[in-house]
Amino acid sequence: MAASTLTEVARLAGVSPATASRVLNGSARKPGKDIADRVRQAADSLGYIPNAQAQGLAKSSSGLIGLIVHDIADPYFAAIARGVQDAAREQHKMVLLATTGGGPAEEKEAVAAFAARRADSIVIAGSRSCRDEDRDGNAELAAELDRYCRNGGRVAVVGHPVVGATAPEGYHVVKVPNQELAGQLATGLAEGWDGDFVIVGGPEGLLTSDDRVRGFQEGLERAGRRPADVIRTAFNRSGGYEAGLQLAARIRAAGAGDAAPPRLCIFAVNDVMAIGTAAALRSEGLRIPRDAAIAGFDDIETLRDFRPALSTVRLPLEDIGRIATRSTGGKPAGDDGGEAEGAAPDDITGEVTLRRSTEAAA
Amino acid sequence: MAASTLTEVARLAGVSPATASRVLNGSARKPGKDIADRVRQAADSLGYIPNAQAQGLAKSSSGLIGLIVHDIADPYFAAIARGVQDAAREQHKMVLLATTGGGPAEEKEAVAAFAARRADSIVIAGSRSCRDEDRDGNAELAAELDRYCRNGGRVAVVGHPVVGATAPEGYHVVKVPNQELAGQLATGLAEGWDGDFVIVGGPEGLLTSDDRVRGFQEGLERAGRRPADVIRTAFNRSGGYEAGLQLAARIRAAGAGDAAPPRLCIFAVNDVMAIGTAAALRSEGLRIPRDAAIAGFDDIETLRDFRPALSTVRLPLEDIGRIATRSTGGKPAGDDGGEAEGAAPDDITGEVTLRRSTEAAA
DNA sequence: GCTGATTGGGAAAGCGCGTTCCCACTGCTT
DNA sequence: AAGCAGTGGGAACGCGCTTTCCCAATCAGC
Repeated sequence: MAASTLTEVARLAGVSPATASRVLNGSARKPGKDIADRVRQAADSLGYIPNAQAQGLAKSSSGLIGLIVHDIADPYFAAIARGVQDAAREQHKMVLLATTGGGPAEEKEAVAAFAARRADSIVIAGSRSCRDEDRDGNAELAAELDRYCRNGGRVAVVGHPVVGATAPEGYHVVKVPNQELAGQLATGLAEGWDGDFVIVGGPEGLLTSDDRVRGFQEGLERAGRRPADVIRTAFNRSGGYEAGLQLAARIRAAGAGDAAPPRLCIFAVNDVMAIGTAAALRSEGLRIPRDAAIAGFDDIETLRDFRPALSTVRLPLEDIGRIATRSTGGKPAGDDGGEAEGAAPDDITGEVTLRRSTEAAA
Repeated sequence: MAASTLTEVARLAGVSPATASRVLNGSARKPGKDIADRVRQAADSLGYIPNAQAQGLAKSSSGLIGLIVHDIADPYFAAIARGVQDAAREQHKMVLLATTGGGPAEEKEAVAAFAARRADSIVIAGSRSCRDEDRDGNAELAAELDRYCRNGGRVAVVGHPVVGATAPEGYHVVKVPNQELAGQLATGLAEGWDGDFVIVGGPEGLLTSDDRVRGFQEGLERAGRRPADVIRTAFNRSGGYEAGLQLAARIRAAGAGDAAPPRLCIFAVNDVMAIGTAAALRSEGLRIPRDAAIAGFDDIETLRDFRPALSTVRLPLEDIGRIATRSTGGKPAGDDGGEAEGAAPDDITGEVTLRRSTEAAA
């Protein structure tokens, strides 16, 4: 990637590089009209494109935003990415994408890579984990982020703070009321359902999943229901599918006693898992909501046409991405005393959405 | 974004920047073991992270791959993005994401931005358009790409060449046999369906859509069927939905005459549209496949649990992204005479997948 | 023991641009 | 007419790193 340089343009226009720079970028000093025209003409006759790397070097700011997701093909992350993308455009920045598969160790790599590219800010979208096996990774990630922030970088994390992070300057957490919403979902469901509840959750230690599980249990308790069994499985479609197979067996077994088969209401901690669970139940010949009700979480757009329509909690995913990104867009960190700056109460809020998949009428 | 510099590391280690550079990066010259250790230790005691921008400037290569999609939240693009991401990792590069909404004008902006960042290569994933209104945009895009390639950039386009592009050095098209596969789908469907066919297509001039429409018609002809009506609508879920409403009315009207209501087989040119169409039919009280059969294209992963299972054509989306990216990864363009280099016959192939949604048995 | 070939390190010149500092000039005031 | 602020342009330095070139020291070979 070579291209014509500012110096070449300047030479062609018969001015100094300094002048050329002043006219081709928003400098405080505006050269005279005639000279400006000459430079501009020279520039596009040469097809001049400023070298952003050089500009970045000189101005020490790259115009880059780093986005870290577990998997860009997961519609949850894709939706957030859209919001990030959108906000980045507002800020006239480009987004740099890193897919990590979920491990904090890989996330640390990504942060380091972003730091190397001198990204102005970093948005971390994936769920945090506090599993034992991730402890070292988390510590390293926290250290890396800390260093990044100390160097003036801004970071926004969706959901929970990075485990072990010390909330340095420029570090921002966009809180998502997973627990509260899951509670509301539970009470909502409890109103129309007298059977038992089961939760299909992600691996223990995945904070997003844990929050939703906890919130749901609390909601059940508030509604005077007994706590739900929790099945732990992978935080994706196939995890949901496996849980579904287990549940199908359980339902079958219960039904075999030819007492009134106790109908189950299943809460899968995200929509994708819910779909997997539903698929498994169906493959075992069970019907939803006749034989079991099922609810998810997120309200993934692509899944809204699923039938029976999935009860879930709508999360403004795109807004979350947008807000997270904006929260990093303020003045460069350590600017002045305005500590409260950027502390806008990013009021993420969701909405329990009850649909066909949990209707009591079988 | 400041950070400690190579010079600081060198000073701490008591060596020259040149030496520090040699040990901290894969240079041809390996400094002595003891000195290397000293430098390395100094480096991580300072938390040194090389400045990729400066490196890029010096080496004139940025380690960046630009990816252009219409909408990252569309599962089609998200899947391709995953493949691109994957291949980028193989090449130790990062991906820069641009979402354009589909217009060539915006795509041109994106290319320019990538060029400014001196991206090593660019992957364009969105469908090309040859609508009149896009002619100017296409021309500009082609010019921009051409310039980019002349400067040594490599570009890969998924599907069709950019309209008007002159196939410069370093320009690569990953062909997708849309037409052929749509033809196979048509003949496959024709075997089990005696009713009429209708196509729900994107706007005329969207090349991907046009190919699929054309291929499907050809397939029908080969099967001795009369050509299908074509409804033109938006290339997304809501376009499909609107077409679905139209079709529902048509079906209703036909059924009203209480002659045997002629069952329709609908081919929507992509899965997302198909889902939209199905949703509309359902909202009008029609059942699939009882009242109408429906097929899509792409075999989007997230949609595979849709019921009735959608007949479609499986496309290896992730591979497509991977292959496109790899095709740009060879030696820098203009390297030597190996013209055929990178011309590996990226044999993208799909598979017709007939499922429940087009079963004749109602 | 001396010359010629290596080796291993440093000095310095860029890479392309932003920016500060300086200078020549104009237009005004006292 | 001299003094002044104000304007518009250029020279030069620095951003952080790579790489070429050069030099001192070591080693082999006669």
